[in-house]
Amino acid sequence: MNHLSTKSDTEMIPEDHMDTPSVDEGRRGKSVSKDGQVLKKGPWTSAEDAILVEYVKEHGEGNWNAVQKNSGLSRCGKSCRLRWANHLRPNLKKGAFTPEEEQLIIKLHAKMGNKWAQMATQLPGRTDNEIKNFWNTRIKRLQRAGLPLYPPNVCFQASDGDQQTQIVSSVTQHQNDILQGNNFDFPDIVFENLYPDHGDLSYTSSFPDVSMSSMCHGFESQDHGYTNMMNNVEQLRDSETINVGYYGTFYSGLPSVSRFPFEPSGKMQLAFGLDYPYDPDANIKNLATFGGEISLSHALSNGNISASRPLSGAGKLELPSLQHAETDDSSWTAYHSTPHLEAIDTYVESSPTAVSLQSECISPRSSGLLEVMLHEAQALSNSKRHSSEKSSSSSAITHNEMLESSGLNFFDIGWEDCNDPISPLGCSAASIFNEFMPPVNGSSIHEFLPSESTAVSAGSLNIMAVAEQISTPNVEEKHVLSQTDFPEPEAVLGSGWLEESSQAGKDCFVSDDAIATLLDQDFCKDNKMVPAGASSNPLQGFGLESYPWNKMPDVRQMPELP
DNA sequence: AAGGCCCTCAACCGCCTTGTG
DNA sequence: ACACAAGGCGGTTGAGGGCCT
Repeated sequence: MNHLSTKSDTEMIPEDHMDTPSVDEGRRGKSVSKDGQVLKKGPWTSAEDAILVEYVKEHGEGNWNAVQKNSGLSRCGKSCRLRWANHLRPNLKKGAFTPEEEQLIIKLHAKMGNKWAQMATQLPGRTDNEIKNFWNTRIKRLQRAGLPLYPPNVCFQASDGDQQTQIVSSVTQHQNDILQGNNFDFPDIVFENLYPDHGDLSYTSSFPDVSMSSMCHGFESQDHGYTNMMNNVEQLRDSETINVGYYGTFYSGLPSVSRFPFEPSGKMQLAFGLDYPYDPDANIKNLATFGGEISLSHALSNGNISASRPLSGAGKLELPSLQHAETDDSSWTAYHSTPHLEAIDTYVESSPTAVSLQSECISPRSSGLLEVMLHEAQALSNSKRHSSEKSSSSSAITHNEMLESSGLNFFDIGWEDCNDPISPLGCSAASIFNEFMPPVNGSSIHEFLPSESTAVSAGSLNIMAVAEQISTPNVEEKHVLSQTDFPEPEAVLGSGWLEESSQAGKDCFVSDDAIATLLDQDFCKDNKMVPAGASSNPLQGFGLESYPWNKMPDVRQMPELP
């Protein structure tokens, strides 16, 4: 059958599509099937649609290659399947997404990342392609506007999908409570990453001794989007419009992530990447030392760092659930509020040894909530340390140990045993880490991670939102000093973050309790399954040795520790 | 009015997974 | 165990239209 024979066909098909190959033969021209039949590409005509519909009615879905053989449709099987799935199948919704759908997509993306097909199953009548296009469009739009991709009240947690970090939802008072509660365990990382708004960065010692400039350099060399970010940082520096140093505050509650010109997730990632607290081992002072074919993880790919390409060039970036699209100059400059550059400088210049987790080092004066929280947590940690029955297997005080002894371990999942970024959070952490790591041949992150001592709990990255509602901007402050019971949050966004972003949060998003609960529950539940057994190789502990960073299995699918 | 830019969407491509012989 | 085919999935591309200058 000649589907081009009808009037409608000739009207609809550009001449070059009909008779002559388009400039892009591959994409809009024709191809030849195995049996020598010329297969048409490009837009479908109504006649083709009719043929396909008729065929499916008669034979049902599946066996798409047979369509071309049996119906005379000059389309390859894949094309037929796609056409059917995206446009012809019954019950497809057409038109713009409803606000409800949009919110659901946002939430699903926070949980799943770029799992478009999975997301589509939650949106009856919608296709993965639609959702994907919607999301990509949204990313661009929000980025351009300097708005966060995810609601500020969204929290992050390790993803349930491959290495992606999840932003789950909500936040708030509950979060504040979490931060203050003594029943929960903070990922040590939380405090290690704290970055004061101003001045004293006494606790920045836990930061990797990687300077921003180094990072910048590394990325520049990779022609990485990060360069832009740094350029903008410079601009920001000049503009003096910066309020807070968020770099390195991710775990600490992300006080001001919202100030970043990108979505919170991106901010988070940025924060993660920049301050990823690894490196208790001062050996890693140069990003160049990190090697590996690191694929940006889902979690990080969106950061300011371009999500479009892997650092190594060998990996594939997956837009993280936390992801946000690559940041461009405009996004940075457009954003009215930016990270405190002084803080950045401090971070960059701070000596790795200068920082300790000791609460004494924390300077509550420096900046507000984060500091307060940090200080408090440290104190908590110290007090608990003495009573802790757990003993560290390492003589050196590691982050994990800190975590362990402090009782701040959120999930009590034995992250200490997984002293690498590959815990549920680890995945994210790794991702983040990767994000800023220069590509080095085929090594996985664990190859260059400081070993035992770097046990910064990957779990720390498992930041999970459990908050139920959006609080008022001041709620955090009101509650930050109070202690509330909190049911094992996986991670908590700092109240500071909440505070900083509260306004934005009010403007753009209201968390969904159901989603938050869902995410919270399943993630926490799953992560808690991880026994606290010791493992010399964290990766092994999770059975991740063989997982490329960009192919990390869902946390829940990770082999449990023995 | 014309050109450029941006956005949206449909479609293709390549890779991966799964099923089958 | 292996090879192959089919299908699924995510990323990317290009066309077309609208908006802006």
